[in-house]
Amino acid sequence: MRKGDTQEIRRLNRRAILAHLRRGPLTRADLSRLTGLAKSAVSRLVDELLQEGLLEEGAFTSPPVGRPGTLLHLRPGARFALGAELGVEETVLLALDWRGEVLWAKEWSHPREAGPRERLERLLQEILPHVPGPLGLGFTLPGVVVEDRLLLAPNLGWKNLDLRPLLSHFPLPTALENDAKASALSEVFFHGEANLAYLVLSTGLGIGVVSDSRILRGAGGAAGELGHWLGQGHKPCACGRVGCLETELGLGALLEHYRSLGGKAGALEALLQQAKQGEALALEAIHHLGEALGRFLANLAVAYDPARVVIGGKAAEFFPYLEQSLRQSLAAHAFLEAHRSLPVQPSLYGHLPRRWVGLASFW
Amino acid sequence: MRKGDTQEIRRLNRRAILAHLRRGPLTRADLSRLTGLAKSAVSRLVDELLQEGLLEEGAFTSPPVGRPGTLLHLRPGARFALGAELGVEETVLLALDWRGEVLWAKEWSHPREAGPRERLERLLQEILPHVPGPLGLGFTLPGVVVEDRLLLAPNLGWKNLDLRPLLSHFPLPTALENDAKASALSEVFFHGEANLAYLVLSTGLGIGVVSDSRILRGAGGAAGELGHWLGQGHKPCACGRVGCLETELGLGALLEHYRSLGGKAGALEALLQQAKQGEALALEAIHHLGEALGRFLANLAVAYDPARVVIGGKAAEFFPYLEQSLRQSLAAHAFLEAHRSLPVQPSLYGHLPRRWVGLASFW
DNA sequence: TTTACTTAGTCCCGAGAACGAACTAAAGGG
DNA sequence: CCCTTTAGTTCGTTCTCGGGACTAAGTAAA
Repeated sequence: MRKGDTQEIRRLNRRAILAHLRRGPLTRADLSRLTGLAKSAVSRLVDELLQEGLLEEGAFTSPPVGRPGTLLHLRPGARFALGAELGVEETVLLALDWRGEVLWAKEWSHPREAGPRERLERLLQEILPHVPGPLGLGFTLPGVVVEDRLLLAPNLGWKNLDLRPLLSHFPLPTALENDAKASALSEVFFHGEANLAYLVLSTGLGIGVVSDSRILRGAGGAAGELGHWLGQGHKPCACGRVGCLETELGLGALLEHYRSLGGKAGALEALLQQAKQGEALALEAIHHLGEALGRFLANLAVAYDPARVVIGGKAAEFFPYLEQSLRQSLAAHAFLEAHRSLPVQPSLYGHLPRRWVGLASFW
Repeated sequence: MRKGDTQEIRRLNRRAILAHLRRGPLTRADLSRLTGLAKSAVSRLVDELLQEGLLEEGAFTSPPVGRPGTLLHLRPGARFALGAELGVEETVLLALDWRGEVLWAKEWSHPREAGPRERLERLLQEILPHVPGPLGLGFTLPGVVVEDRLLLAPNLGWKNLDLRPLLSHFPLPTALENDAKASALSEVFFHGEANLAYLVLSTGLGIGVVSDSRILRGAGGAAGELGHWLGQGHKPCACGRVGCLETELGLGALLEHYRSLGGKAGALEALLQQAKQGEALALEAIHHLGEALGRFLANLAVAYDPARVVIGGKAAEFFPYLEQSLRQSLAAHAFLEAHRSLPVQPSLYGHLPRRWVGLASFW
């Protein structure tokens, strides 16, 4: 149970102020109204934040009547952190400032079968020139994570790894998180979404669920692993079982289906190009996936009832071609009226994951 | 955002103390250790609670060395509330004290097709003699509820009802909640479970999910409605769609399957009697359901990753006969090692629902 | 019996946070 | 020039907890 001592309150209120300012400049009076804090309390906290260089005063408002207010905004670059995505094929490292702007990014692939040790050592080399500076480094990977231990990452082929010894070599605070959960957390952090499901759909499928502004973890960190919900399929899954939804909805199945229709593509990228050129077989295969996804989203809606769904991972690039069949299928299969028009959108940031794990915890 | 003023802290700490005492008598020193509060703070709060008659001092501890402590416990009956379950077939009304003891209970059935107005008016008549006294009255029903409005209850045949006008006639605070969520909340309240899934399985199937000590609601209150996850079945569901899991896992399907095997039973109760007498067909039908449920629980585990699963509703009575096949099937289908031995237990309270909705909010 | 030690619980004061009222600041309108 | 309105500050009040000094009540050993 929380201690609730008075410092804790101050920290909470500081955070509340910063959270509001992350969505745009506001005056002290605005903040007082938004947070419910007394004007005096806001003044004190803002003074402190100005002093620390986290905030800046900017332009004045010009209300129809009354004294103009002073707009406050976050000082750009005052805080930033690193995010590292350990994907199946490559590693992406990026720096984000606290408004969610990408300061820089770097990406590299690695030898097949590279283990966690090699991959983290390479990463360590990459970040050393940037340290000190960042508040911390957040790692994401497609697997079940609990307290800096990796339980299982079928698509990486990793299992039961305690990463704490490796992480301790990094000369800055680190945080480890599942990729979908990290993505969902970023949406909360940068856009204040309170009920959201973030799909990371590439080879695998993972869901990051935010409910009531909190990430859903469950007891062992496996909540949201709907990619491993057992459907009725018969294909073997990387996890060793048979019929996981990810074998039907994953992009591997898309490629396979395309080929079974007679299409020729060595990789997903080629299939995407075909779709962009309007090739009928490619569009058919993608529509087929869209239908399955729409039905899946109807199920997702009864499981978590999000207010919005974001589709990330490689599938985001296919979204324009998926969209129509997906929405139709979702509307046709929805349980509640409200789910028919559930907002679904692709992740906005292209292939750059905007995953800033644990940033809040670095503050 | 929360105001975080100083009174709020006191309330939180009071609650923390009461929550600990709900699980057994403790000394002030114990409470200080458990809550992390200073001894002095505990003393002050306990004094206040004693003054209000919520607590009583009891026996002394006799430690091997040192001064004995004074055990504190909740004063029985000091607080109680009413819970009303609006089931498909009948209404149950009960009074629970804050330790979760059932003070009294009453149950009645109602004419087929009775609407919400009739059912609530009958209930109002029943509770009038007990008012004032209870802290409040919590309603539960098998449907999607959001802010005292009922969106959809397929098995009741109700839809889009704003119950606030009816509830306002009740001369005490009321709270409305989905039955599975209410059950799950009761587990949290009385046993302090932090990660739990509570299945209400009778005709329908609903899940109450508690993650990190908070109930999972989603944006529109429909989170956990896995009974309406679309599987591969072809049976029509009360919700108007086809293939919902509830058509496979609901007890209606059990009865049907039993009959298709050649068994004779007019109702579930008869089937249960057959099972108690060891009739082979009945046991076979139940095992079959157990297998399906085990597979479902493996899926539930990837969706929510609970630390414990409680099976309530009518299915609780079938649990002894379900248990073995359910556990085997769960172990066979589990995604993570940890899920293989996921604790599953029947609801402890027989047919009496221990649902004390909104009790916490009544304090 | 006395003393040392241990744990339980009380009392009181100080620190920190927010609140709210009174105040100053800076505009527009008549 | 004054009135009204809104922004923001200052200061005194109130409330909470924490922590140290203290008392209370037991066991163990000298």
